[in-house]
Order: sequence, then structure tokens, then C-alpha cells
Amino acid sequence: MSAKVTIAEVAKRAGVSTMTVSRVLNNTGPVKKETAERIRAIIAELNYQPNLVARSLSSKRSMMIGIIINRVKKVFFDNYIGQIGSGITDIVQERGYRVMFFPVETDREKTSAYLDIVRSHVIDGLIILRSKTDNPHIQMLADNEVPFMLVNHKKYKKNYNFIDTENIEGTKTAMRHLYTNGHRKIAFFAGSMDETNSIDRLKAYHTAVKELRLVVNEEWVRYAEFDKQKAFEEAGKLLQCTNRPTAILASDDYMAIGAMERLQKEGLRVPQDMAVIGFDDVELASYVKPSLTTIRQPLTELGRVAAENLLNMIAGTQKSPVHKFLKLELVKRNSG
Amino acid sequence: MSAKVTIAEVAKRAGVSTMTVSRVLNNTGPVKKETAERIRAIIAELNYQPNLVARSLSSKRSMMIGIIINRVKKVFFDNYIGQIGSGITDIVQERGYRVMFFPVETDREKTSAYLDIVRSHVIDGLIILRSKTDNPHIQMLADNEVPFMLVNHKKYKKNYNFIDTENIEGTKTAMRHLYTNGHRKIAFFAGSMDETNSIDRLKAYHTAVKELRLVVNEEWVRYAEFDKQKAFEEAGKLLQCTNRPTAILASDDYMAIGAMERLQKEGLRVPQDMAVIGFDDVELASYVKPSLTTIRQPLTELGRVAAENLLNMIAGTQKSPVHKFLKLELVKRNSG
DNA sequence: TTGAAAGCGCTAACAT
DNA sequence: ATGTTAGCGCTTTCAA
Repeated sequence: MSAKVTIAEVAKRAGVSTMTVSRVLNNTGPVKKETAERIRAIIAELNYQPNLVARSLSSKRSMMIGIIINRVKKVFFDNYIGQIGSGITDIVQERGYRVMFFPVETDREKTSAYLDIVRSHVIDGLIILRSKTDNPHIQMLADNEVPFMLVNHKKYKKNYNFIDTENIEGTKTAMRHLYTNGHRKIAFFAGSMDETNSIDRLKAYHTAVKELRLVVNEEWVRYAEFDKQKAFEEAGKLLQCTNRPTAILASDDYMAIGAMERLQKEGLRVPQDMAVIGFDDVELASYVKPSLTTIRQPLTELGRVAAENLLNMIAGTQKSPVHKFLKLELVKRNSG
Repeated sequence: MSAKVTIAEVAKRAGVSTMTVSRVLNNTGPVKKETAERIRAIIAELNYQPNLVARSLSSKRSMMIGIIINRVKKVFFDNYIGQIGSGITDIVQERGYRVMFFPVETDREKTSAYLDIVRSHVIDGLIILRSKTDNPHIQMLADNEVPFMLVNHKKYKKNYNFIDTENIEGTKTAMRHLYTNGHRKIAFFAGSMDETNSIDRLKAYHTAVKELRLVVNEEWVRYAEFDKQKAFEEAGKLLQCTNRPTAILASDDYMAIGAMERLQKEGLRVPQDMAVIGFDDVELASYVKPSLTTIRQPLTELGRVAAENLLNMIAGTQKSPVHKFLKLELVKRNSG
């Protein structure tokens, strides 16, 4: 890499110490106007750029925010992440930070996984999307007092910060909607049971079943791990039940869509023969036929709020713990 | 951040110098077996993790690969990026590197934009998706001898490396397909004209028009900048033409879908009244109604090849320039 | 308003 | 097989 200009070089040419240059660079401490201008001119002339790594090592801050994405699916950047990531990025950049997205494989062995990038000050704070409940890294982050925010995850611990949605209420809303439409036998497609969202939604399903005095059938609860293909398969099994439900509520849109595909493949009409409702409102939801009725999560907003709180915690203007919930909204379309 | 264990601490406890610990850490140079084991035990006991930033500063490598995503759309992580990113990530992790995704705003002012992260050794190499032709940063990377690969971009310069697809052939294939289906009046929706892909596809459209001796009409070429909404609007204008085409070839799927939505909104049937063909084969393409016929780009493979070549260049086993093209494939569905 | 010294935590290069 | 020295490029701290 040619022509590496360092702060020392700039200082030398300006006839000042590196500290003065540093002050100009960071707007820290007083510098005489003319000196500052001279230095700025030289910086421009030499096209000098501070070495971020050296700066991080020395100052222990990087002005970077990391976004951890649990890489479970093959194509992990889906519209769910796209919407949340967009919200985060907006806020973070507004406040002069940069964002970096880290896909990480969920191996429970490498305990270091992403503690090291924070400890090393590669990034100043972390936003973690849809963490697993048994993720050991989170506790390490907390123990190390690393600023972090969990998105779409819930854990009431005083050094855990999260922003989640009102899953219980949302699930009930969906159930009541189906009930109103005449459904009394409702199946539920659960996501990964190691995510609090899944757990909450499943629990709420059971509660709603009781509250609405619905028929209960264990076979109607299918586990598909937020995976479209798995939902496709589980829907097949569901159709084998002697006592067939008339509606499906799925824990996310991708599962709803997978299930719907299977139903249609087997010749059923949606929603006439079986209604289907999803969760999230990803881009695909409005494109499938019939378009998907779903419980909309305000994903972009989720990202924005997470970013705001994280940055405030880093700045020290917000104290831990942050435990927030955003509202959900039923989006009525044509699938149920 | 509590209990910061450094290499010095490990060395002290092991009764050796930091260099010996460093050697154990990096498998560099010889260390007596027992010493190594003792050191490893202490590392485990103290839960020591090397400081990545200090390591980067000293060694000038970070074992990280950056992926630059031009942030033009609001939700920038779409399925196009998802597929490419997935391919990249697979290869990069296989080879012991990590990946980080950087969304960057396309402001031409900040010339530093992403040169600084490489110069600073935050990352060892860069993959850039769909760069603009007038992107000044690329030349800076080249001038600074930064290892980089452009994906879905073409530029024959000896210090530019790219992996692209055979856009010309692909476009012609699509045109011939429409021709075979009886179409003689074919419209074209061009993407952003500051991307080589768009330029190539538009050029190929014109060539095909000539080769197939088709009717020519300037109004049939619409510019929609890879934007679904813009395509929606342009399709409206297209319908105003006195001499209306019978088919649309779009430079990417999102535009094709936007156009299709408008046609359907105006009461036209696709493909009977107007055929529509896209480019890419993103996830949405198979979900829209009618499902989208498209020229499939091997997106995941594109990512894999980009990553392989980049890592080889970093390792010194691959020389610049790398100029590669992957084949395209017509995916026949129901829209044309 | 400016500078000098020290050090962030690690590894390269050269000893031994 | 191991250690010493120096330094990566910056900022912190203290002094002037």
C-alpha cells in the first residue's frame, strides 16, 4: 500500500506536534485558528486519513456499531433483517457512527464468538437480532459490561437490554380475528423453541385457545423452526390429522407461506378450505397468492429504537436496563 | 470492561516472554511441546482472547473481509444481496476469515468512504457489489494496491478485478425467447445507467433488436434505475404509447415486478396482453402472479467465485487482474 | 495554545 | 526453542 501518510508526517510538515494535529482531527482541545487551518490544508494536500485501528487501540473507541446476525438459514439476509437493518443504519449513521453486519454461525463451542470484537474495540456496541435463549455469549457481554441491545428477544435481567414486540397480545389478536371469522379449530406453527419470541407466541396461542374455549388438539401444534421448507412438510402432516383444523396461525411469514404452498399443492383453497395467518409482514407477504394476512411487526422501527438506545447507552445518557416492547398490528389481506 | 487479560499477563504467569505466547497463539515458529501446553492451559484458565485491534496494528492483517453494499434503496438488504452474501460468507469462513458487511451511502464527496478501513487494516480485502461506474473510490483502492473484487461490474483495467455475468448473451437469450413466442414489439426497462450491467443489457437489447429485425421505437426504452416503484410509473407511461409493445424485458426482477403490477392494475393480462421478463431470479420472482420468467444470475456462485479469488489474491496465489464472467440461464415461468 | 512522554497490546526482526 | 528490542499510529496525561 503506497504512500502511507501518518499523523507524524502531517505534524512534521505543519511544524507542530502530533498532538496538535490530533486535536484538529478530533475537535478536542483548543488550537489556534491559523494553526488549525494550516494543518487542515496539509491534511487535504496529503490526503491523510487517520488509521482507524491505531485510533481504536489508543482511544478504546471505534465509532463502529456491530450487528450480529445469527446465521441459520442459507440465505440469511432476508427481508426481515433488511427492514431492521435499515432502521438501525439510519440512526447509527445519523449519529456519526458506522455499522458493520456480522453473520455468525451458531456454534456454542466458540465462546469467544463475538466477545472478542468488542473487547478489542473493533466496535463500540452490539445489536443482536433474534438471539437464542441459550446463547452463552450474551451473558459474557453482560459480564464484560459491553453495551448491547437484543432485538426481538426478551429477557428480564438487569444488565440485559432488549427491544421486543408485544407477542402475546399480537398472537391473541390473530386468534380473535380467526375466531371472528368463524374458526374454532386453529392450528399453530411454532418457530425455533430456543427463541423467546417463539415461546411467547406459542404460550399465547394456548392461552387464547382457552380464553376462546376452542377445541384443543395436540397434533395441531407443529414445530417448523422459522423455516419455510419445514413448514411445508409440517403442513403435509397436519393434513393427515383425522380432525383437521380450519385455520393455521404461523409464528412468522415464511412458515405461513411454506404451509400455504403445501395446502395449495394438496388442492386446498386458501382461505376457504383453510385460512392462514403469518407474523412479521415481510415483503413477500403481500406478493404470495392469496396475499398473506399477518401480524405486522414494526421492523424498521424496532431497528431504530434499538440503535437509539444503544448509542445512548454508549454515550452514557441512557442507563441499563432497557426493556421495551413495541405494538403489533393486524394486517388483513386475503389468506385468512 | 472487567478483567482485561493481555498477552503480557499470560506470559508472566507462564514464566515466558510474550513472543512465546504469541507463537503458540498463531502457530508460528517452534515452541517446546510442554511450554505450549502450559501456555494453552493458562490461556484457557484466564479466558484470554487476543486483542484483534492490537494485532491488526502490529501485523497489518485482520483476517476480515469487507463487503461493501451501495445503499441506494431504503431496505438495502434484499434477496439479491442475500444470495451473493451467502456465497461469499461460505467461502470466507471456510478459509478462516470473517466477513463484515458495510452499507455505504453513495456520496461522492467523502472520498475516504471505504479506503480508510482497508488502509487501517480493519479488513484485508474488499468485495464491492454493483459499484457505480463513476465510483472514485475504486480507483483509489487500485492505486493503493488494496485487494478488491467487483461483483456484477465490469471494467477492463489491469488492476481492477471483477466477476460479472454474460449480460450481453443473457439479454439476447431473453429477446430470442420473446421472439420465438411471437413478439415483434419489445420494450426494455433499463436499470441505473451508471452501472455497467445496465449499460451492457441495454446495448444488447439494441443489438438484438437489429439482429431480429424488430420494430424500433424510442418510447419503448424506459429508465427505471432498478427501482420497483419507478418501473411501476414507467410502465404507466409505456401504456400511453400509440404504438404499444407486446412485451417487456426488464434489467432486473424488481423492475419487472413493478411493471407487471402496473399492467395488471390497468387491466392488462400478463402474459396474454403483455409479456414480462426479468433479470436475476430473486426469491420474489417465483412468488408473483404470474410467476416471473427471468434470466437467472447465479448469485450465490457469483459470491463464491468473488470470495475465492479475493482470498487467493490476498494469499498471493492469484495475480491481478481477475476478469471473469459466469453464464446466465433462462428460467421459463408464466409471465412471458 | 502547544508539546513531551508514555503507552494501548500485539508481532516482526533479529538475537541468543 | 526462546527472548529482546523496537515499533505499528494514534491518543492520554501531564506539563509548560
